[in-house]
Amino acid sequence: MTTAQERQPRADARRNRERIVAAAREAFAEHGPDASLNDIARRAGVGPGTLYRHFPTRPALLTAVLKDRIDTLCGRADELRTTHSPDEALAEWLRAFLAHARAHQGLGGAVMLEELSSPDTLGFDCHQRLQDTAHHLLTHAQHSGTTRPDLTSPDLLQLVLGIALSTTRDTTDPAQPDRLLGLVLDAVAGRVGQAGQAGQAGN
Amino acid sequence: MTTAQERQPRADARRNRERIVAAAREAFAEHGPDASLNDIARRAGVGPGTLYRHFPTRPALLTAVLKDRIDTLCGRADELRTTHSPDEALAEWLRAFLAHARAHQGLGGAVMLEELSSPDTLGFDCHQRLQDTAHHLLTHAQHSGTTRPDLTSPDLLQLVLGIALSTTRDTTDPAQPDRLLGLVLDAVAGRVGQAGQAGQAGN
DNA sequence: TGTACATCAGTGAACGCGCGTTCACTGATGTAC
DNA sequence: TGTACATCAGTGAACGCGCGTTCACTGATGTAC
Repeated sequence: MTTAQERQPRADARRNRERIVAAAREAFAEHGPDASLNDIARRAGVGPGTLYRHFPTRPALLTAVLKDRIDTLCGRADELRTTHSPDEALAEWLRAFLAHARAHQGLGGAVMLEELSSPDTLGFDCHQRLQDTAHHLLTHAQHSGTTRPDLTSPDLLQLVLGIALSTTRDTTDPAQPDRLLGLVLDAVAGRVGQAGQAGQAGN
Repeated sequence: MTTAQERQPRADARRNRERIVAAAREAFAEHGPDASLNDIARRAGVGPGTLYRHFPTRPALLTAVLKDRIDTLCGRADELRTTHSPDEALAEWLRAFLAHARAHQGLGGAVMLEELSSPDTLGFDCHQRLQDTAHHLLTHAQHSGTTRPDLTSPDLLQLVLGIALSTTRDTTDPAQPDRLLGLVLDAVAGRVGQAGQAGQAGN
């Protein structure tokens, strides 16, 4: 029984941890995954040492920030599977994935799709869970829908990630990301692209 | 006659300028567009002040590095127009563009597609020339080929740039960039994607 | 419930680092005679 | 062709900056009695 021997985490420790994650979420969204750790500590109203106590490495902090976002994304996939056709579920989920990746300026990219520094930590789980979710949606759409069968889920995610990476920071054409995703979806669904189908599913 | 009054540029100045551009090309390829300027000066065997004398800003240096690459790319477009069908010319040129953008780790992206700090300098020309080239190839393919008519050249370049951005640094799957471009080309050409068409044009 | 204490978390000044950038000085070279 | 000189380019130490990271010390809090 080691659990009984473990002390409860201290109240201020929990509070600070949450503050740091919240500040990191902001900072990563603003400045991308290279945001200054000192700045994050400052935003959180905390000494730099405190940040290091909770998150010894940058990937550890990135992972903490992404964890709940990824939970949400993967949960959304389950939901979509019951309410939409396989093709539409895939399309709609990719839309959500794109929005997520864009909001994190490729943090969603660099961290989620490429490996983290230590692949056997939480970071790997993030990567793997996203891939699994995409794989699940994709194979379903391929078996029961019109989605082209030669497509792999890593390719698909990489492509949508690319849209996110190339359109972050650019505010001149807010509708562009959706249009580009529409193009990709046309290719994915095997539709002959004559009319832009970007906004066809969901709302 | 102001030309007669202008002194010839000094020999060492020309030599150093070339050295700096060559070193910058290497450094940008290795570390992306944020490569250290001091490091570039060091590689060129030159003092930091010398680098600043030739290129007062980072974009100025970036532009100098990209200039001849972009000349090559745009020249290649003219060539392709005479030797290939409009659809194939577009596809083949996008392949070259992708290779270029990947080789520069999104330098080709960040600099070429987004605006530079001073849009009325050489940098703007780079951006504009690429867009013009893409526009020319695309409209030709739309009028005389099977390329979908609702596509715009900024969208197309942005999409291919995205592939470049999401696949730089990743060496685990060297064939992926070509596969992804193939997907995009399928969507662009209005092909129903049943078989991967990635390597169909050119070689 | 109240108190003493051991433990764990927070603090923030300080360090070393590499960066971008400057500038007083030195040196090379094109030009005029 | 040879030389003197004005001009322009190169040099590199130095500055200030913000970063990541550490660590000796202080303080808060959970726990046992």
